Amino acid sequence: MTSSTPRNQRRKRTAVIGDAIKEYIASHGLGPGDRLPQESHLIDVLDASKGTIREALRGLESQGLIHTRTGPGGGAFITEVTDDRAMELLSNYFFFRPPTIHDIYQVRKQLEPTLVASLDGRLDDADFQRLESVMSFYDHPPASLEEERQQRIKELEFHLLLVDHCPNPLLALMCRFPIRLLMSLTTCQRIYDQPYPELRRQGHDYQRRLVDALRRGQVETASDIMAEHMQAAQALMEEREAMLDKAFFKADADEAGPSHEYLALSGLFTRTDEKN
Amino acid sequence: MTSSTPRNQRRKRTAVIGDAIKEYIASHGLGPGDRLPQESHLIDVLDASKGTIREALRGLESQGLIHTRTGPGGGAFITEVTDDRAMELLSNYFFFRPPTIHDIYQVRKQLEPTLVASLDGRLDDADFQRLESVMSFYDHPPASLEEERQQRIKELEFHLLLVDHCPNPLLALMCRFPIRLLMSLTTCQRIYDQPYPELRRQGHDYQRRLVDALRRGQVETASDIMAEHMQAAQALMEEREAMLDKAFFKADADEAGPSHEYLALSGLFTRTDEKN
DNA sequence: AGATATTTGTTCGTATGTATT
DNA sequence: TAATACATACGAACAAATATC
Repeated sequence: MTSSTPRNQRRKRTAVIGDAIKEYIASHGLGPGDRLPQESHLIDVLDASKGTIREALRGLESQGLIHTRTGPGGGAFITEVTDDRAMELLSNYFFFRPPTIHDIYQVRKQLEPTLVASLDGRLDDADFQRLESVMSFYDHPPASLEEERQQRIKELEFHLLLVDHCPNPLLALMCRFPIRLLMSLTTCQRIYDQPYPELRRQGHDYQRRLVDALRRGQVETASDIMAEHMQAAQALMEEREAMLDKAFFKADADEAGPSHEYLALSGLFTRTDEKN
Repeated sequence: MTSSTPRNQRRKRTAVIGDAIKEYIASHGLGPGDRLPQESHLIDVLDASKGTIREALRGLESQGLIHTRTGPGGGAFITEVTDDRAMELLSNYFFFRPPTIHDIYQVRKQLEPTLVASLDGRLDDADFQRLESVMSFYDHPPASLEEERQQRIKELEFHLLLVDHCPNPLLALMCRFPIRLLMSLTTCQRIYDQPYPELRRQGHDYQRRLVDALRRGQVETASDIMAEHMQAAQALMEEREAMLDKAFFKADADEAGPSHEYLALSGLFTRTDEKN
């Protein structure tokens, strides 16, 4: 008579146990670095077999909530979800519904100027030098297609550097993700793999002015420059996208095949685990 | 080649297998609904034991990428990550660094006006009626604290309804998440659990004007109204937050205790699995 | 440096549950 | 109802990693 959970609807044992562990964390006020009870103990307390416990822990681990170590004093440790993991899990959401370039810039246009505004007084000389050092990768026309591709990536890294100093973690995440998307979207790869002199020149100009304004402490101006930068980049990217679409897509619009359009994530959709 | 991957550093077997399966999905062009090879087959091909395979699959399942069914024709099936799952995984990221009210509104202020603008012509009569039906929950002063709390939730649901019609999946996700955060943040619960007449009245007024503008097809105006709405709500919420902070926080600012501030996610930080 | 103890990681055999036919 | 195909779960054994002495 398990009326305690009315329509338990075949909840999976591992899911139940996973939740139990989460609850344990919350109710015991555990935080990053704290250790969970060891497997053998969990087997006892939760009355499940080793395999089941391990599956549940693996679920938590793949969500980035814990990591495990072997050896004495080892076990499962609570961790803060890292930026990278959050990006990866988010990209899964878009795996079968890749955003368009327009979608991405619609967000960037709104958020990155705000991001810049939030940087007020948070950059020191070393930070500015890092920014300029990245910019030096694309302050000149590329000598090869390979260099051109790298310049595009570096230009996006410039924006990631700014994000690193944002004091608002929510805003930071929401700025970071579209940038990472642009780095891995295959639609973009197609664009990046072709010469596009204006994109580099224009981008570098805006960023130059942006850094100068920030150096002078004029965040308002800097924010405006970022807005223009995004507006201009969107225009160039969409224009190019339209060109390539016309070139690549054959006249036949019917492609009911099973080949899904998750072109999206080449780089992001990988490694479930990483260091440590 | 930098020293990026000098030694593989004992990648976990389950992680390797998880990636192998992801790769399998991508390289075979599989999409939602398609079935993965069955356990026994994976055991063969990937040369791992049942337990290891199962742990890897559980990892993918907890990321929302697959779900499994028993019985003949059963197995692991690829699924699109649902909105709810994405929200849950995202909330994990903020579990130990809950955003402040200011953080949240900084984002909402930028995105929700854009959201409204993207709704151009996408709402029909039934949609407007749904919006108004939600608004009817808070078109009058509350009779009890309980009703007051529910009014706050309903007011947020109004915004979620708008999000449902956004054609930009990236923007939609980024609008939805802050709203869900407000629903579950304990800081907000504290605010919601106290009488706050202006919050309701003001919110209802803005939304009334917003719907009217949308009905007339004036998305520009509607977008502006949303911007004002967010601005005003932010002011009220932050004012209240400051009041409560002053009331609750004792004079001692030192609290190096292990009691973590993941007050954040009361409702979100639950269920690893759900229907089916 | 080497031995040992501790704890997770992996495998196998077996039994049970569940959905299809 | 029975047979079948598949995931789910258990338990025991052994392997590998790592901290400590």
